[in-house]
Amino acid sequence: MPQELQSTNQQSQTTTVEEVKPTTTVTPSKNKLEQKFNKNDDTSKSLKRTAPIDVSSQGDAKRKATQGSKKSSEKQIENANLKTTDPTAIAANAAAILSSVPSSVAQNVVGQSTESTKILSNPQFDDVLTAAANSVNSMNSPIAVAPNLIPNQQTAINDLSPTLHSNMEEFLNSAAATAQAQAPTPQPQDNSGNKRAVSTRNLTNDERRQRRLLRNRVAAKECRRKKKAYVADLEEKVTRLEDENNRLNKEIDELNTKLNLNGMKLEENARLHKEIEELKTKLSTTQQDAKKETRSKINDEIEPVKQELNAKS
DNA sequence: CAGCACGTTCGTCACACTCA
DNA sequence: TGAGTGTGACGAACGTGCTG
Repeated sequence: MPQELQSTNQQSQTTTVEEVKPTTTVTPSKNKLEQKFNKNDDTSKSLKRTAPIDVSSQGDAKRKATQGSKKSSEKQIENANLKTTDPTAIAANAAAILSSVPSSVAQNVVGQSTESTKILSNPQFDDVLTAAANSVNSMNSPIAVAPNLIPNQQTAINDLSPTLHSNMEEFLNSAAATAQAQAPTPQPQDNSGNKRAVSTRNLTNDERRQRRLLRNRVAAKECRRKKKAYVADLEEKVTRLEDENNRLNKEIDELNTKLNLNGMKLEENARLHKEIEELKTKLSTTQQDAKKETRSKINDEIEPVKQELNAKS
């Protein structure tokens, strides 16, 4: 592995590399995004890598004192910014710069669409990155594939930050110039059989590891982006449902108010009906009493007349 | 202003899972 | 079945705000 590449990846130097897979218990398949993001699986916690050897014992204060205050990504870019036409340095630039490029941008560079994985499985990408880093002195430098990237570079680099923009532009132009100067014979692509197997067939373990780390780096970025979007989507749903809940609660209150109002009216109605019935009863009684009294009075008036008539006759 | 606590970002590892 | 992917977990590095 070229020293330039190693120098662009400080963290890999500070980490113990142990590819030994421990025995594990198989957890149930959790394939869907929701399941994965919601799971609380600690079964692998105890199986993680061992602690880094050197820097980890120092603590933040000491690290700050010895390493300054720049972001690791900025350091990578600085290391990569060699401003040279040396193919080895260009390859180092390529690895450092592309490792810092957002996956969405990298997709544009290679002209692929939705998934970042496509760019990584693209033989051109592999050639530019890893083969260039390891075969730069050969006459068939894989940097020669870089011109294939050029038609799409403007679209891609337009999205970059100013620093990254200039680095990417410089890399692509340098790679194109180098490729033209060397005028390589195009390497036929072996597309038969297993593409995955073909792409790494002739690589050393270290080369495969570097490729894997790079791909995983990009994949991790993409994964975090997706998770961020997923969480944002959930938060939006929560906000929307809370609003809906508030609206429905308000509607319930309004309906209850109306119901209570109607209840009051019903009570008043019943009371008035009862009052009418009482008044009717009262009226009927009064009328009957009046009749009796009238009859009594009439009888009282008629009786003397009757007696007088009887006496005359 | 140094030191600390806490939060964020990133690279890496491990592992379940998929694919050719 | 080996190679490759997606993602949780973890540590390192760094930023930020607070405090004495």
